[in-house]
Amino acid sequence: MGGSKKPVILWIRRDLRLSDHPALRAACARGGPVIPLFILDDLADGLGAAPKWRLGLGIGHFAQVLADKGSRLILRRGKPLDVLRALIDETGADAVYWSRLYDPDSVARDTGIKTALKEDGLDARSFGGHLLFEPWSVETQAGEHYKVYTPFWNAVKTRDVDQPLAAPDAIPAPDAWPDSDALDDWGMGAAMDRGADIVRPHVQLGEGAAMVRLDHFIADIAAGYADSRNCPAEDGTSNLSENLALGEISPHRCWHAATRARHEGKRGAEIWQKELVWREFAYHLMHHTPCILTANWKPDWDAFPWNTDERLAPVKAWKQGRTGMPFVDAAMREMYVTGRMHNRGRMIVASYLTKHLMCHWKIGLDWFADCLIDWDPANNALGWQWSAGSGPDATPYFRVFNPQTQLDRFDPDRIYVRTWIAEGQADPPDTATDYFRAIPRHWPMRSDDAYPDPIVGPKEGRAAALDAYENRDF
DNA sequence: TAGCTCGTTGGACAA
DNA sequence: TTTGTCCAACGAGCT
Repeated sequence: MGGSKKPVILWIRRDLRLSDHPALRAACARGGPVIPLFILDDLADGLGAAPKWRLGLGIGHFAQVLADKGSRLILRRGKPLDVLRALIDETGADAVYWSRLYDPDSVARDTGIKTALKEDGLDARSFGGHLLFEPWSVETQAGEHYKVYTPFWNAVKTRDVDQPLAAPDAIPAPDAWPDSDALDDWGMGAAMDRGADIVRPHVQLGEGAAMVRLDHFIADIAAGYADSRNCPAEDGTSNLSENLALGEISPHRCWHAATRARHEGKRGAEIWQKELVWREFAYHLMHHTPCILTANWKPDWDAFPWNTDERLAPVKAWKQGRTGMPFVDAAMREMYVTGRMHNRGRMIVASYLTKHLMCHWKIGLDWFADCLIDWDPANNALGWQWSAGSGPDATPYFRVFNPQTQLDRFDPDRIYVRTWIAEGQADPPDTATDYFRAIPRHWPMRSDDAYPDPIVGPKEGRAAALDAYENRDF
């Protein structure tokens, strides 16, 4: 081959893994030194509190993984193009490789950088890896993008998915490493305040942990996933969302593990593949209609009289997990203590905020973006718009989750509720009391308070929401 | 092409 | 207690 001996900069963003990493493979294949680089730019700096903190943990861990391989993760802060050009000057690199992102801000940034670097005469290249299918590679027979999930699923389910690539045997190092910032100086966890110590034990950090979890899920959980995934008190989901969000595991690896499980007769594995494809669908929509992040995907909904005032008492109660609806409050507290929330909880709290409380889905979207360590721009936006009814699907307006009925159905023994709500329990578990250690001091709650009465009852809320939907003038 | 079918995750009520 | 039916109607996507 006789590849170039000049260094290549591997610009790391949301791809904190060594295996199944096409950009890394290509960088190593050049034959010259590889300089992994993470840049703290405005986009990373502007993340919500929990995702930014989790990103910091992921970077720190990945830096250690690289160090164990005889490589390093160089940390720099600033405008990415300036940082890259400076590093190119310092190292003599003649190439910059990275894994593609798909949110509009990242796309705008990356296309500008690619153009500029190419004008500089560099080999600037982006690679896949974050998704199973590039968003532009899936289209209807009419050449349009998909707007409904099931046809999207039918269009991709039998496609060949690339087998995951092995991690490189070695990552060629330069003779001398360029300077790096110290991660601690970046203060990635500054906004987490006192919650970080509570959330930390719940974090599943890094590629190794994600692989172990995937194996466990496939071996012991996938077969019963069709039912187990609905019960928030059970360990019945893949639990890989935070790792997928940061690229600590690749969707390809997940897909093929599930395919093998299907061949072993594990029925639930296909249902999980459908969930992976929901993630794909969310990215597909974000690519083709980036407005999904900020505006009603169905513009008709612009006329709907959402409450938009975050200072309203019901919004505070929702955020603080004291609406008086146990399922809603348990889920919100789970998010505050673990940085994640069971999917059924997400549907219920979203339905409750947007329908019972008639609050704009953006309030919920922003709060999730601040609290979730598995935050993902595409999934978060699609989930909220789907729940609110403004999004791309056929959710009828009368589909309002009743948090009481849902509780009876999916947490009949109240295990989930008791796990997260301390009030009223003589001897509450640590999970429930941890909540009161994690929340800001000014929140008006104590674990020995009485559990609050419902701020809006399940029936009244449903009736009010349906009334507003029926009387909507659009 | 015009028609046909279907739509992740639900609730209420009647039988 | 469980099961079936209705709750709008539109538009996406296929045939």
